[in-house]
Amino acid sequence: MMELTRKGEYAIRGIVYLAGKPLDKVCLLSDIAAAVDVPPTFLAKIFQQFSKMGLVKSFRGTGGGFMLGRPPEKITLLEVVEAVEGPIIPNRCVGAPSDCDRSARCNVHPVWMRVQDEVRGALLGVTLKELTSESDADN
Amino acid sequence: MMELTRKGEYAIRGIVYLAGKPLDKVCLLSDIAAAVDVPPTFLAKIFQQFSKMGLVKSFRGTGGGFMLGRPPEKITLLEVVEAVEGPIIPNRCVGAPSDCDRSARCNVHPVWMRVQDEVRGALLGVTLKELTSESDADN
DNA sequence: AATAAAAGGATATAAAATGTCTTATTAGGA
DNA sequence: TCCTAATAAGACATTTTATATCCTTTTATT
Repeated sequence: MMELTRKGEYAIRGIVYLAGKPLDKVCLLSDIAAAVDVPPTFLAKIFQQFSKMGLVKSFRGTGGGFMLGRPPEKITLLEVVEAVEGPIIPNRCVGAPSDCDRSARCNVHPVWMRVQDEVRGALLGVTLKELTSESDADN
Repeated sequence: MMELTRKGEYAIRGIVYLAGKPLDKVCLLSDIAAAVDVPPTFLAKIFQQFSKMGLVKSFRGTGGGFMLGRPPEKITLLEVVEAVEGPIIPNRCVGAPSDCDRSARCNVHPVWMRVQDEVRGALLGVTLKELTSESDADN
């Protein structure tokens, strides 16, 4: 239960790799994919989602590629995960109240709300900067 | 991401219903299923798992059915969820270290460990007693 | 013996995860 | 302007997981 999918795992690997590069460095998708050991076509989809969310900027054509949309200390792990996995919803009743007419009288509901808060909090507290290997060696 | 399955949802509904009954009351599966609005055949599988874990006791034949294996204040939501969903694993690297040879040098790993802890903690802190509607009205 | 219930196993269907492939679109350089 | 390099977008394929249902077996009661 509650497992990150491959997509989420790959997403983190890919963007953390990018976060380890100079901010203005444009990286080829194929290079990123090779470096973090992810199928390039799959990673392409993921980076397209990142691009839409503004987490990365993309450039087409010769000399194109991807760069981080914001400095790594301004991007949280929560954003990255939610960009590709959607919102953190431990149970249907959280998020779509209509799904669960029990919400009002259901004692379990607040527990899931709490779980959601805890998870979001844990991911919100981590930025890409802290996830690059440089940051804990040098910094 | 991180969503409880129907099985988990049904499991909670079913055992919370049982927890609302007198401890020695033997309930028919078909009655429980009807009361909590779950397909009886599906709930049967769930209660078989509960039975193996000792969360409920089962009795076959005429007058048979299910009763809670322990007093409701001695059963946590975590046990119930894990009985049917398996352990809480936010990412593969948590749980099976061999799956992720990165664990040692991966900065994300401790984040998932933390998430696991938070979620387990939130569910461990809730007992079936608190989840029955009686308990917050009378108690 | 007949009946009532859960236990266990096999099977069916639908949805989600995990990719791949093909065709656009956009930008740069010769 | 044409060719090439790169991402964008959409359709498709395969595998796994979720969500059940059905049938047979076992166990207990009357």
